Amino acid sequence: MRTRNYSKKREAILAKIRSTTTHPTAEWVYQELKPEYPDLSLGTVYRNIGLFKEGGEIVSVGTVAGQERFDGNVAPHGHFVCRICRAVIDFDDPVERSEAATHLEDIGHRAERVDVTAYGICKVCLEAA
Amino acid sequence: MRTRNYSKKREAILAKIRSTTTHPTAEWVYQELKPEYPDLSLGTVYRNIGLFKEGGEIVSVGTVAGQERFDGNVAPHGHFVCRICRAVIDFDDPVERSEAATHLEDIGHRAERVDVTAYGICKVCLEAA
DNA sequence: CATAAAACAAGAATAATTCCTGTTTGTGAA
DNA sequence: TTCACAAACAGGAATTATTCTTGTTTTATG
Repeated sequence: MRTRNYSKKREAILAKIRSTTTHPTAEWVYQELKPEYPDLSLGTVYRNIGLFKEGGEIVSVGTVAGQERFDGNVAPHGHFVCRICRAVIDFDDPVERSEAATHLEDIGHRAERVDVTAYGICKVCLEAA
Repeated sequence: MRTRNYSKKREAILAKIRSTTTHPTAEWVYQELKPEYPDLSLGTVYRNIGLFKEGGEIVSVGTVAGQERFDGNVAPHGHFVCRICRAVIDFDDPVERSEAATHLEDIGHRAERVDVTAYGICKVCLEAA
């Protein structure tokens, strides 16, 4: 039985993703960690992010402006995406996920997650306009 | 005042997207129309899809397996994404979008759309397992 | 210590999407 | 109808996020 080996860089990548609510890209994580880990490679960030997704330690919140965004907070909550500045902002959505999930089970599918994503213009961009 | 010029290919692209509930990719639309329009180019498909998104005639349902998927049905409804076969399936979600939208307005954002996307394993893939 | 699997850096490869150039087509006005 | 000009286009090059490959290093274990 093979196990996942320890890796300091992996630990740092997960901690970095968990340290923010900005829903970063792989590239951002790489740039953030580069100073402390000068020999970090972008491939390592991608590979570990893949492992985290598989293991349910992080979740993808979708692709915004061509780049995948990640969330270290795996508790169910909504995401608001600003179409001006591309910010992804958490919000406390009032959605009953179990209802949607039950509905899907009723028609034969197995629902493992229900995401709520809203699109529009964020507060900051509205005020700047 | 410039207006959008008529284009037979554009019309065909929109009709093709509206003709299915499979939430196709740009590539699929291109392959489907190629026989009837042998000189169609993929760039034209992408360009017109961009115009349709801008004009609200279609909507993106996100990126699945690296490819953006589109929906010609712009009425609010949920999408279920199978993580095995990558199918995107419409479903009638029980979500009160106006509640979520109001909540977002309350905290200063302008919500233009609220999407509900579920992930899991579809009926077909479950039965095949 | 010795071995084997896992993790890695560096960079090449892949592939979806966008952009550029020269040409053709649609449209509104004369 | 003809003209002028913007819009649309094909074809292909460019861009770029992500994945993959290779050779090396690290981790865990007996």
